[in-house]
Amino acid sequence: MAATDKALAGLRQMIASGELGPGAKFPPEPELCDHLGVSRSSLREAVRSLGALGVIESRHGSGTYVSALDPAAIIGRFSLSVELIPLEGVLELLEVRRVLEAHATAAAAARQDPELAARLGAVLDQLESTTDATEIQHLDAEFHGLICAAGGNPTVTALTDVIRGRGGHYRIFEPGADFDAIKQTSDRGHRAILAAITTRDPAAAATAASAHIAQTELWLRALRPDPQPALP
Amino acid sequence: MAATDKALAGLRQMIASGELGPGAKFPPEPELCDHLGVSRSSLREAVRSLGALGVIESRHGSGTYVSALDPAAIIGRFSLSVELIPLEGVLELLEVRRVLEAHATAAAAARQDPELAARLGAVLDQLESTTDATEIQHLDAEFHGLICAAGGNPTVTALTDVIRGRGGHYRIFEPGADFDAIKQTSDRGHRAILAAITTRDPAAAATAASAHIAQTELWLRALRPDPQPALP
DNA sequence: TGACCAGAAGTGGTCTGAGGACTTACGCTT
DNA sequence: AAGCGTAAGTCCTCAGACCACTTCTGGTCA
Repeated sequence: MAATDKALAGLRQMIASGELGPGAKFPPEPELCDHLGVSRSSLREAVRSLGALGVIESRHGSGTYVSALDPAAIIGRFSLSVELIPLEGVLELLEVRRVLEAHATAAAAARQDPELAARLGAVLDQLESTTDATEIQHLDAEFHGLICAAGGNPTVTALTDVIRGRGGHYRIFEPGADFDAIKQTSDRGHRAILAAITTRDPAAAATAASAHIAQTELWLRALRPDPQPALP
Repeated sequence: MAATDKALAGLRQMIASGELGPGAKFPPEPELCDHLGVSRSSLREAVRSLGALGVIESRHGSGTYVSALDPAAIIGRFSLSVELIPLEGVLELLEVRRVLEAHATAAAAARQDPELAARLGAVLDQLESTTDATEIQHLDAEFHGLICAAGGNPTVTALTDVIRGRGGHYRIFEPGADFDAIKQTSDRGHRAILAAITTRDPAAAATAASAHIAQTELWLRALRPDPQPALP
C-alpha cells in the first residue's frame, strides 16, 4: 500500500475505532509519522485529504483535531467540488434539490410558526422591490434557506444550500428581453410557497416548492451552451 | 494567503475558468509550482485536497488530470467522510435517503420495464432464503440500487448508495431475539415495493419505499448507544 | 513488414532536513 | 488580581535528492 494511503487509512481508523471522537486532538506530526510508519510529507498529504473532506481540522500552532463530524458541515464541503460541476450535472443535482426542498417546505408548513411567515414575507417584500441580480440571488437564498431550516433537518438544509449555490453561478436574472417575465414568474412562485406555509398546507407547500424549482430547471436548460461559472 | 490555499485556489480557477475541462491534463508539477508561486510540497497538498474531493486525479508516472467532474462520482467520494459520521448524524442522513429513494422508486414504477421487476424478484428470492447478515446487506443494497438506477438520476443513486453504505455499518441483522421479526418485516417491505413497481403504481411505490426506510430508521434508533462502525 | 522488447525520457511518489509562523501556557511584573 | 512578555509546542513552507511508474522511441527478430 502506498505511503499516503497507509497514512490515510491509519488516520481514518483512529477515528472510526472510537480512539478519537469529535473534537479530539491528534498526536503531534512527528509522533504520528512514527506511529503510522510514513514520512512527514506523506502524513501531511493524508491530513490534507481528510481536511478537504471536513473530517480533520489543522490549526496552525495548535494541533490537528477531529472535526465535529457534523453531517451538515461535511456536506458543506461539497461546495468545493460541486461548484466545478458542468451544467449537465447541475441539472441532475437540481432534481435532488427539488425533491428535498419540497419535502422540507412541506415540513415547514406543517409547523405552526407565525414568526416564520412574517420573516418570509419581509424577505419577499425586499425581493420584489429590487432588480439587482446579486441582491436577487442573495434574497432568494435567504428565503429558501429559512424555509429549509424550519423543516428541521440541518442535513437537508446543507444539501439544498450547496446545490442552490452552484445554480446561482448561472445568472438567470441578467438584464435582457426576458428579465421582467422571469422575475414576475419567480416572484409569483415565492408567494405561492409563502401562502401554503401561512395556511399550513403541507401538500400545497410541497407542490409549490417543487413547481418553483422545476421552473428554475427549465430556465437553466435554456442557458446552454454551458457558460463559465464564476468562483467566489 | 497561505501557500497551500493559494495553490488550491489556482488549481480550482484553472478548472472553473474552462482552461482545463474534464479529463484535461495539468502541466508537470515543477511547471505548476512556478506558475502558482509555491513549493512542490504545498502544490502536492493542494492536489491531494482536490483529489480527495474527486475533482483531480493523479496517475503515477503519467500526470495529473481533471476528473470527469461527474456528479455521481463526486458524491461517491463522500463515502470517505460519511462513513465516519456518528449515529446521531446518520439518522439525519436517513431522512434524506428516505425522501430521495421514495422519489426514485416512484420514478422506477412509472417506467414500463418488465425486466426490472423480474430482476428484483430474483434478488428478493435470494434475500428471503438467507439469514447471513453480510449477504442480507449485500442483496438489500442490490435491490435498492437497481430501483434507484431505474429511477433515471445517477446523482440520486449515488447519494442513496453513500447513505445506505453508512447505515450498513450498523448491524441490524445480528442473530438475536428479534432477528426473525425484523427479517420478516424487512422482507414484507421489499415485497410491497416490488408489488407497486410491478403494478406500475408510482404513488404506492413512493409510500412503500418511504415506509420501508422509516422502519430502518426506527431500528437504528433502537441501537443507541452508538456502536463502533466497521471500516471496510 | 509486423510484432515485440529494451532502453530512455517524462512524471508523480516518498523521504530527509531545515527554518519560519502561529498558538498556547507559564511565570513574572505591576 | 490583572496584564504582559517569554518560552515551549505545533503546524507551515521550502529545498533537494532519490525512487517508482508510465509512456514513447528505436531497434531487433520472426
